[in-house]
Amino acid sequence: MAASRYLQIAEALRRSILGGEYPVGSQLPSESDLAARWSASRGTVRQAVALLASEGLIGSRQGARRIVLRRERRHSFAELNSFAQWAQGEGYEISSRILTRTRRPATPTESTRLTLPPGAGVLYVVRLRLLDGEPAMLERTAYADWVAPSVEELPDDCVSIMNSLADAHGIVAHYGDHLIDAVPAGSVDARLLHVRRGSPLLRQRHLTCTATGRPIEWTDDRYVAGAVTFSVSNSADASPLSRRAGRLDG
Amino acid sequence: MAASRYLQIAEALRRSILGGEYPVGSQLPSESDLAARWSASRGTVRQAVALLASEGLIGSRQGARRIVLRRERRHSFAELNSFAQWAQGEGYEISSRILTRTRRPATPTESTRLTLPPGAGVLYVVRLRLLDGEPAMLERTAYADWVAPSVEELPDDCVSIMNSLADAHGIVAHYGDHLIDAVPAGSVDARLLHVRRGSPLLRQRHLTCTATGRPIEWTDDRYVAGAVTFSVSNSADASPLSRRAGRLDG
DNA sequence: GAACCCGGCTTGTTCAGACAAGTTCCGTCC
DNA sequence: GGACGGAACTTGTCTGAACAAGCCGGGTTC
Repeated sequence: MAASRYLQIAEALRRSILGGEYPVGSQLPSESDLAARWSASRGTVRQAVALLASEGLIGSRQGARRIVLRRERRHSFAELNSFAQWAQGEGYEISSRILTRTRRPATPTESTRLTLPPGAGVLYVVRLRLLDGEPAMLERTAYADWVAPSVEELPDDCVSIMNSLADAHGIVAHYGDHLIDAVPAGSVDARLLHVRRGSPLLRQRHLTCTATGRPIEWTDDRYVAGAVTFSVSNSADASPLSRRAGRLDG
Repeated sequence: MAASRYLQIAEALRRSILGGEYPVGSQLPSESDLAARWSASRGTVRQAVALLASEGLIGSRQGARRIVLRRERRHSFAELNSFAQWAQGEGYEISSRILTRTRRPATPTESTRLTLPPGAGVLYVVRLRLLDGEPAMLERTAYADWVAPSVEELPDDCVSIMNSLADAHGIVAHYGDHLIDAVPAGSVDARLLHVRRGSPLLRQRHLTCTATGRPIEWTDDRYVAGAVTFSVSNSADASPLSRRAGRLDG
């Protein structure tokens, strides 16, 4: 339990806010107060509050005390790249069926996104995801050739491929790009997701990379309308000074 | 131009990355290098690189040099709050038509979102937004009663209401919550946006607040499929994005 | 009563130095 | 050749100090 000092402070403050000790709209103690209370320097306290600010929990204006903006916890990045992780956290019964798993040459889009050399192959996987037994999402993923062997040795009913890759091979997703839009269901989508052709789907395409910027996968996920809503919070002072914490890659 | 030192450094580095001086995948100079080059302290340099990291331009791992992750500038979600700001930045010809502007009692959803006392009124505005003359988005906004007078005195063809509020009354949007999903076009949507009924729309509902957490507006924006794609980048440390299930009433 | 100003408080920015923890790379040993 | 070990380097965390910039309340003035 040797977490950094600023993480401890942040965690304590977070708990106080979530627990209602500092109600929404109220002021946080000043930095010097907190520094004294934790016998830490002001700089360390600032790291802690910067972290909370980046989570959207608190806001700040120069000269005025920090203010509690909201009381809910926001989910972090890992859950964005992992449908399974998110769904389990929300208490859903989740299952998935692999419909296709083939090696084939990369399409032009995949080559570009995954920055593959011309002629390289990918492992193409189509999975149907169900929430509480209902079809909720259709996932088409192209894995870069260098991870393909690791993916292929996973069992067919593997719930979270990214989690398994991290555990078994130390391949950890570090960041990603996401493109979100709405598209009409194609005939394949419609049949598999049990919706009418042309009905709205929420599409999320994303690229996942390692900490060194090496692309892992390029995915096209299509959600049944109403099954999922993306939620974003943003603050004007988009957390500039956030010196950050993070446990990654092996 | 007495911008902060760390902002100057960040801007210079950003330009170098965007200009290709540091290609994607290459290493940035070490912090001490940069500190020496700018005759600044290491702490200041760290603020600069933290900013770039939060923009997704660079990544870092303890012990290894920082790596350039991408070369395009990503828009921050701050611009999510302003359609006008985004569209102008992208070079679109933008126009808008106000279709409705009425005072009426708040709906239950609006009361909850805007945390209004029971029975309070809102200013309800419906606007059609066009990109290069094509209908692109239908915007339904409920302004809290305390900003309603300021909004009403704006001209009908005002391009960016939030910008005007900031300039004229010092009412500045500081943070917001966004809910993104896909919905079928209703008959009103279909007629105004020139699409068929039931065709996919990308819906973005959002709440905008001041720095003190006071709600300003609650909006329901519906984009024609294909007109707009939301783009998010995130790194492992802190992501503003999360995913929510099903129907969040309201 | 209303407008104004000022002093105290609080956050924003910067500095210089120190140690911890992780990465990289090279030389050595088997 | 390959495994091991260690030195040099780099980022992560923390301290204590100082000044700038902005906010707030209270007192003064009109």
